[in-house]
Amino acid sequence: MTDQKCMDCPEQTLSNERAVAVLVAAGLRPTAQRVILTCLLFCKGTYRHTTAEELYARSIKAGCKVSLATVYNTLHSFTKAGIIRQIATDSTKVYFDTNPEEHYHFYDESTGELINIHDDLLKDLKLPPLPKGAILCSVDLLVRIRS
Amino acid sequence: MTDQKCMDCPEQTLSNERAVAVLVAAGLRPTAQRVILTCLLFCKGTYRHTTAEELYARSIKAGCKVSLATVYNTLHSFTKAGIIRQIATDSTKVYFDTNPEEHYHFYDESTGELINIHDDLLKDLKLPPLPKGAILCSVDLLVRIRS
DNA sequence: ATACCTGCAAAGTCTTTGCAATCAA
DNA sequence: TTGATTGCAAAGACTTTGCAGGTAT
Repeated sequence: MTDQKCMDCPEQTLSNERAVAVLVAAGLRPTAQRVILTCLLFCKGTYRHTTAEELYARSIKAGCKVSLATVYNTLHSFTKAGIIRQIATDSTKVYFDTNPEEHYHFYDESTGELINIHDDLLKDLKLPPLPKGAILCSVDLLVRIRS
Repeated sequence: MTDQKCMDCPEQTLSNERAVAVLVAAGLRPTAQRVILTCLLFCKGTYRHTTAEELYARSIKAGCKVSLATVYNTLHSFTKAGIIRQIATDSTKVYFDTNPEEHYHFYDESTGELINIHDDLLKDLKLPPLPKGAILCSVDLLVRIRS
């Protein structure tokens, strides 16, 4: 793996070493590009929601060479591996969330902004019976607002 | 308004007259195209969820002349007027729901199919405080399944 | 008469694909 | 070595736009 430093995380919250560990634990080859994107995605406290274009822009800004196609590939691999999640909005863009455990969002229809909801809102929710033969994947809640 | 009959509703659940009434009530001009699309959209018991392409295909199949651009325009006008709703999924396509009152869905990740949930699941849900200055639009619930 | 609506085709936005070169195991 | 991954550019899928002509009020 070529060593390339992520320059975008002010606090470098996620070291390259830890990024590699995250990838290996998820069964993903720790290539240079994936390590960079992992650092960018999991920088603590920022960038919890992202799109392919936005992540690409950040990687360029951070001085890291990654192609847009690879960003798309990577986001899908990461999603498949379960370390990030796709978020349902009705934008034509696909949003990803770096917190695979937290599925509830405010969605600002005026700006397209996504804001996390930390409350455990769905704790007591009783789901109806699933369609025949179906497996439950997850439950998404989107609270639409306007600002 | 040119008179053009919708041939796609086996039971013609929504007559042209009623479609006109729906449109007028919503403050929309009852043009021929809008009447046709209204009939197709609100045919009872079928096609509760649709996309622009799918609605376009149905209108062609029904022998009605509507352009794809008009289908897009119309879906947006109807959404703005509140007689249909956009549904949040993470597909790149935009889905619309002809029931503006019912926001809960199963979303089959394998097939992209949307299935209504009729239970009043969110009756007792307590929302967290909205971000400052924000207005609540609606609450969407998406139960992701795989078949 | 006037403002709104429609259709067409072109353009735009976002995403995927094909394939040769490169890389990790 | 070998299969996975990357980058590039081209293609693809979906949606929007500009504008001339048509339509409802």
